[in-house]
Amino acid sequence: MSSGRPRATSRSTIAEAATELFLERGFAETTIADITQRAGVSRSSFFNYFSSKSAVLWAALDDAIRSAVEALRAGAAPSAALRAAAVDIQADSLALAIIHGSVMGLSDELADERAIRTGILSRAVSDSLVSTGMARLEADVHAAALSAAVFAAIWAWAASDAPRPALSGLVDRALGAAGASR
Amino acid sequence: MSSGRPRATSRSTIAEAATELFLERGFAETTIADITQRAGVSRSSFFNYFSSKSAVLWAALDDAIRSAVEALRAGAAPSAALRAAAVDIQADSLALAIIHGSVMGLSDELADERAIRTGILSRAVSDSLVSTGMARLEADVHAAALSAAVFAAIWAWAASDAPRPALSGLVDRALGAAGASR
DNA sequence: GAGGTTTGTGTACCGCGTCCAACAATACGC
DNA sequence: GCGTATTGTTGGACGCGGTACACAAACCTC
Repeated sequence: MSSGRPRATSRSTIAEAATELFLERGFAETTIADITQRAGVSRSSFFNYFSSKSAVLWAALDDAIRSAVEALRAGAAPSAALRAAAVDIQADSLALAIIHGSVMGLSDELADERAIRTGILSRAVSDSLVSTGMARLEADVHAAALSAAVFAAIWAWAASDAPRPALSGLVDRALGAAGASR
Repeated sequence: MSSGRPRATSRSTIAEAATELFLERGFAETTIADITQRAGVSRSSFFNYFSSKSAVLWAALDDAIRSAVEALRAGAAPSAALRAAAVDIQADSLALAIIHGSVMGLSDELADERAIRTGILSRAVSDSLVSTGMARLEADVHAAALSAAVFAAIWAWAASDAPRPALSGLVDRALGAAGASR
């Protein structure tokens, strides 16, 4: 219960400084030292709040993925868990990164990180399907389709023009396209 | 025609030294300096042959992916291009890495790199599908299923016991599972 | 105040990957 | 045979990401 030293800085302070710099000069051209300097904290403190530079952009989505993976392990239905994960994203800095991906010089980086997250989600879904008796080979394929649907919907949403369509509608469409293979 | 100093070392020399060390002490615990030392070349030379440490393991697969992407850009049918890519893998060091993944301490690393390659392939397939008139959202989903099928087949093949089933059969099965969503 | 707990910071370190300026070994024109 | 262009090899320096750790600062409870 004993609370030690109070936090002198917040996670969001660092995140905002980082996002500013990413937009100003690009992701690769921004060093962690730059970020902490602008945020007014030491470089060490950065790693108290984020595990890596790219984690700044992906923090919110990674949280959503983590809880989706836990739900799947707990026996939740894949489509429901994925739907829930998608709506947790919406208005955070990732959307900004996707939209301004070219500005940040992130095109390749972004695609790789997206693929990694798709893979994480996909493995959990595949495990879930295998636990219901499906063979690993088929489970991997279906899981990939379902997981990719989530990201396809998010990307389509972020890429669409100003009055954005509802993300949930896109997720349904994408899961529908994947579900045709169920 | 081609003048200049002849190569004093070969790509495969470095690759073999690297693979040995990965198996002996694990991927993360092997430095590039270790590899080049065992191979008897300078650290600089490593980068004349491989762009990164992980590239050693993925060289063969990356070649296959590259040619598949080119074929897709040239208008090849996705399923044909993917089938061709899969058979190019079979007996190279990647299979070794998959099989001995736990020995190399690669489980996480391997999953991430697999996901990245799936993503690369998937984007090319998606572009191909879009060029035939499919909407990006659905194209992304179907492309993910098709691309994941290739890797699911390769992994199933590498994971199966000594008298391995034909990879082509597994690829057909996996593409079939994905194709149900076409 | 003393002792424990949590956060912040400075510093040192390692490894990857880049860059570049030398140097070595060959083929070619003459 | 002799320069010369070309290509391969090497060493060194550097920047950056990420880890480890010791220590200081701020708060709590007793």
